[in-house]
Amino acid sequence: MKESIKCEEIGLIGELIQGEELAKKLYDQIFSPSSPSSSTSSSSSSSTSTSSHQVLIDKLILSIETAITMAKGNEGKIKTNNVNMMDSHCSNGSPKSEVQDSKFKHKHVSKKRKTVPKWTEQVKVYSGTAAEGSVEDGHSWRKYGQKDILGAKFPRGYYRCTHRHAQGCLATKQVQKSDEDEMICEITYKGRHTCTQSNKALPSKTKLKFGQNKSQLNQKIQPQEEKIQSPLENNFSIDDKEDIFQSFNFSSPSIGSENEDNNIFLETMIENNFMENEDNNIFSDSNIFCLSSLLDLDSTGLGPSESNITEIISGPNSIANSPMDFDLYNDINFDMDDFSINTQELCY
DNA sequence: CAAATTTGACCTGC
DNA sequence: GCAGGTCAAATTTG
Repeated sequence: MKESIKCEEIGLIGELIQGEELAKKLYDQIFSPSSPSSSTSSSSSSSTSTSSHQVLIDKLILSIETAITMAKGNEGKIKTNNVNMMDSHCSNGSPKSEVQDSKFKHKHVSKKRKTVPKWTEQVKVYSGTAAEGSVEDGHSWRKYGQKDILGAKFPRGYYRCTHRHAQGCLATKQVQKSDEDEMICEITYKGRHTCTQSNKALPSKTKLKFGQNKSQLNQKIQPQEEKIQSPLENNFSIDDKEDIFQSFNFSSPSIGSENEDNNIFLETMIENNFMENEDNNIFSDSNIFCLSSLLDLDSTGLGPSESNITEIISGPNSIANSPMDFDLYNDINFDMDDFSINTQELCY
């Protein structure tokens, strides 16, 4: 409970900071004669600066409104959390005290897991071993479950990072063979690896045996595989607002060529400060940045060029690969109802 | 024998 | 109530 309140506070503070920054910007634009926006073209400066002032003011108002909304939301949330805790404990009359308790704790935390980044890929395996689905993505995975999915020919396999316990790596993935084409596996990744496993070492292959008879497992596994780009709508799961967070496009070259450390840093930052804060709708659906480089599976920084695997993570609006100006997105964000954080901060 | 997989049961959200 | 996701004991594998 404390944590969620803390998250609310963080979001609120972020919102207020954003408001402050916007106010400063506005101040600069109005009162600073050397402002780049007004000094470049004298003929159009007046209308341009006026419109930019308008934008800034809009942002400022929105920011303040969001902060107010969040502050209001806090009151109810604290109460709600109390009730939830009570309900969860009291309604559970199971005698399995210890196991239940630990499970309960776990499940309670798992609510937050919904907020981890999630993206989907389709992997085509040419070798004819799609049966095993030996999908190599540079990480070792341990299968923890398999489930028949309604309407799907093949069961879905559930995998988590082998280093989950050792290093607390919470990355998971779900692998499911496509109904239409057995050669295609749809892989949904959730969370990013925080383990220190290196790609340089040969990754242990995930052997996916869903819906296959064992004789097929003796087939020679060839690593040849190709990630194919599916239509954007299909390739990118937009199940919840947090998904969109992947689509942040950090135009900064230094970030664009991120290494593992920075990725982890960002993810940690995201998870600690933003992602958990579900109710604030931070980074709402319409925020169309791209984090593709940060979510690159090749987290060692070797890059996709090292392999034949091309990471394809596309935002809903195809902006992922667009070199468009970051500020444009930033402006767009402020048109959104639930925007609550200054994304420019992330850019720096 | 340790690690990985299988699989039925359990939990949660819709 | 159902479907999807996870757990964990049993089993298999190296």
